Amino acid sequence: MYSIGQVSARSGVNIETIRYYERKGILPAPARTQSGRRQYDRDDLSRLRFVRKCRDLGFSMSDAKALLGLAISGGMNCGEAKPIAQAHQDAVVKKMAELARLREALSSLVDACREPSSECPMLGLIFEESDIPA
Amino acid sequence: MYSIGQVSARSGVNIETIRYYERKGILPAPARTQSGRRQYDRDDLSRLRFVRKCRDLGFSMSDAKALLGLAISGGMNCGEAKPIAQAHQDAVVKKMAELARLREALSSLVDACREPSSECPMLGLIFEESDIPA
DNA sequence: TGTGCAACCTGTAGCGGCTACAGGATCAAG
DNA sequence: CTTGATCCTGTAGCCGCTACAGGTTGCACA
Repeated sequence: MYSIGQVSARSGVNIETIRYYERKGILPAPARTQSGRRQYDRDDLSRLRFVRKCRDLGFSMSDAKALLGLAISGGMNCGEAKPIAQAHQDAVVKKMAELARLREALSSLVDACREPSSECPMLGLIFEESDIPA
Repeated sequence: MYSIGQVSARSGVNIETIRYYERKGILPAPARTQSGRRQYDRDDLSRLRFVRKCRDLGFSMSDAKALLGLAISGGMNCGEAKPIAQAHQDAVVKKMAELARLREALSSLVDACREPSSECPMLGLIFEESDIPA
């Protein structure tokens, strides 16, 4: 049996965040002591760690919730879990492409002001005229 | 002179977002008609486009505000603008590395359940025991 | 047995960067 | 003169936390 401070230390998840997960229904509410303090068992701790790992992998909270549900509900069914992971994987790849594009744009801007100039060419580039057809 | 709807169309920025920028002090408050409607001139429009471009480049609102300030305040000084852009560039590169790491982790998880299994190996991997030393 | 402090509790508000209303005023076309 | 588009303000919601305020408990030590 662990206090919230202990599961926090053992999972690496902030105390406030643990309570937040509980409020949001990501984690089931644990038992309570007579005085109302949360009491976690090994399973509670495992579930918290699972959610933490999902978040570290970049899954959304609702994905984490879904995956935890699948993991708990005996089946551990790839059929349901895999598409969630693949969709997330796709999103990550898309995001990377977006960032790569951005990095290129930024480096051409930064390169523009290689030599000192009275009018910063970088700012000029961002500021330049370009109408969206009215 | 443009109405907020017109600058929205010409800049590609949502009307609500334009008002939001004004509230947040990113953009100066434009003139008003007698009845209280916002009236934008060419400069207002240019500033809005500038902010939009900054956002498209992934700059934070406070960076956008700072860059706009530099662009407006005559100087167009690289000395101040460049470090902001470079810091952002660095952040983008870091983020990309993070995503690359994530993509690897995800693909090894997804690959784990290549062939059907009663216990989804992917979920198992996320669920595995691992104590943070108490 | 007292006391002091750490750890816990609930509830609320803030972050960034919007977006989406509600409920009203105003403008322009037919 | 009416209708409907556009505008106005103000407030609340989204995500995923984080940070309080203000109150109760638990536990160690004198």
